[in-house]
Amino acid sequence: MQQMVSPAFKNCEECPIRHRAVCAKCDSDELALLEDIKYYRSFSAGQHVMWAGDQMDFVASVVSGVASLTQTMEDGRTQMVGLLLPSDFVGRPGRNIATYTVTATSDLLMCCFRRKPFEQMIDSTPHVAHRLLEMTLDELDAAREWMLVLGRKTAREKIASLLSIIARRDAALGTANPGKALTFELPLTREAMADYLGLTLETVSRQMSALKRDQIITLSGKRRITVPDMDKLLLEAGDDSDGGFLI
Amino acid sequence: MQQMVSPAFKNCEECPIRHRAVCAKCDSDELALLEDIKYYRSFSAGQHVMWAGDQMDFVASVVSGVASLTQTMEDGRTQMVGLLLPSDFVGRPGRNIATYTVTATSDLLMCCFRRKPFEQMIDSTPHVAHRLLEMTLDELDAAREWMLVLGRKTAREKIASLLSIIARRDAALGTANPGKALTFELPLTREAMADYLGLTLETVSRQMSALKRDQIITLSGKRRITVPDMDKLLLEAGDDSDGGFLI
DNA sequence: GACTGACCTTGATACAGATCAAAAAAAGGA
DNA sequence: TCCTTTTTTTGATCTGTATCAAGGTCAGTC
Repeated sequence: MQQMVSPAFKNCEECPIRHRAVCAKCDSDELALLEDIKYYRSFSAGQHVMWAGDQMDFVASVVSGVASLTQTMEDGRTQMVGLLLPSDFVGRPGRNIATYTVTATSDLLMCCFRRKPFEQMIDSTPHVAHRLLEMTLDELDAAREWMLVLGRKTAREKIASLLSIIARRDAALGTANPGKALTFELPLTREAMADYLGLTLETVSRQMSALKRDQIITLSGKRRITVPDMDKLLLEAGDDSDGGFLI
Repeated sequence: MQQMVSPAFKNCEECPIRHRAVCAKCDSDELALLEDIKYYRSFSAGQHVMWAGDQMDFVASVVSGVASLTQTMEDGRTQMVGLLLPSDFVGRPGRNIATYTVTATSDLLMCCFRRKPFEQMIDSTPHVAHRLLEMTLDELDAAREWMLVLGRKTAREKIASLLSIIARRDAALGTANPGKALTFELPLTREAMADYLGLTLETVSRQMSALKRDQIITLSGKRRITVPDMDKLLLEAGDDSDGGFLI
C-alpha cells in the first residue's frame, strides 16, 4: 500500500480521507477543492450521527473520538458492524441513503464533506479514488477478520480480541511503547461491547472480571484499562499472529 | 450505482471484473489490454485455488461454479468469510500475498489476470478503478450483513439466511420467477455451510431437517432444494426486508 | 451386486452463554 | 449532600448449540 500513496499526499498525515488531525493543515492541490465543501460537526457520547435509512448528504472522516456502525433487527437484536476510530472514513460515494446507524460512543468530532462535490473530486482525481479503494479494502479485511471472531471465538477470546484492537489503535496513535504496559480508556459501554461481540452485557462483564482476576488486564474505575503484557492478551485472543500490532 | 457504470461497459455483461460468462465477448477498448494478460483455470470440487499466505500473482473473476474464502485458527477452527459466486472478484490490487484460503466448493472456472498488468490497467483506466471500488463496497456491505447473521441470529435463522442468499443469486442468474417455487442445487457440503454460519455440521443437519419438517423447504437428495414460498423462508431468516431479492 | 469411503442424519448428554433477578457502584442533579 | 438514575457486577437458573457416538445413505469401484 505504501507505494501506492499518491505524491500529493506523500507527506500528508491529514489527507482528506485519512486525516488524523485537521484537514486544513494539508497543502495539497486537492484540498483547495475540498476547502469549501467541508465542515465540522461534533457529537457528545451517546448521540446518534444518523439512522439507518436516513438521507445522507455527506461523507465524513473521524477527527477525534469513537463512533459505531450498527444494524438492528425488527425485534431489537443489535449488531455493531464497525467501529470508527480517528482517521476512519464513513459514507459511500454513489449512495445517498445510510445503510447503518452511526452513533457516537464517546465525544466525537467529524470532518464532513458534501457528497456531490466530494464525488466530483473523486472522479477528477484518480489517486484519491485509489486511496479510497485501499481504505475500503482494509475495512473489508477488518470486517472479515471480525467474522472469525463472531463465528468461532469463545466469549473470553472475543473480549480479548476487542481489547487488543483498541489497545493497538490507541498505541499506534499515541505513545507506542512495545514490550511495556499499555494503558488506555475504553470508549465503549459494556452494552456496546456486547453489541460488537455478539454477546450479552452480562457475559461481557463476567469475562472482564475473569480477565482481571487472571491478571491479563487491570481495571481502574470501569473504563480505564491497563494491559501489563500485550502478548498475553493476544494469546487470550487466540490470534495466531500479532495481528500487525503497532503497524 | 447504475449511473456510475462507465460508458465503455454500459452494455457489457462481461466486464473483466464482473463478467458472467467469458470476458472475450466484451468489445470495449480496455479488453484489448486485458486480452493478453488473461487466462482461464478450472478446479474440481474440493480443490484449493490457493492457501492463505501464498504468493498471489493474479487477480481473478469467477466464471462458473462456487468458491469460498476461509480463515483458520491454529487449533483448526475455521470460518468462511466469503462466498464467491459467478461474477465475483477475488484478489487485491497492491497486495501479492493471499489473506484467505480459496477453495472450490463445486466445479469452478476462473478467469485470471496477471496482477501487475491488471494494476497498470486500473491506474490507466479510472472507470475500472471506479467499478472496482463499487464492487468492494458491495462486498463490504455483504460482509457486514453477515456479521449480523453470525453475531445475533439463531441456528435456524442462519440456515434460512444462507439458503435465501443462494436462492437469490441463483434466481438472479437463471430463470427468475417471483412468487413461484424456486429449485436450486446447494453448492456446499454441510460442513462448508457450518463453516460459513459459525455452527457445527450436526447443527446444520438438524436445522435443515427441521426446515424440511416444517415445510419451509423440500429436499430431493441431499443437495437439491425447493423453496415453495420464498417469503416464508425470508421470514425464517429474520430479515426485516426482502434483502433485495431479485435485484 | 456387495464393498468402500465420503457424506449426512439422528440420538444422548454436556456446557457456554443467555436470561431473569437483585445488589453494588458510579454519575448526575437538586 | 442526599437522592435519583444509569451502568456495572454478581448470582441462580435455563436453554440452544456443541460434543460424543451410532447408524444411515449414496456414488463409485472392484
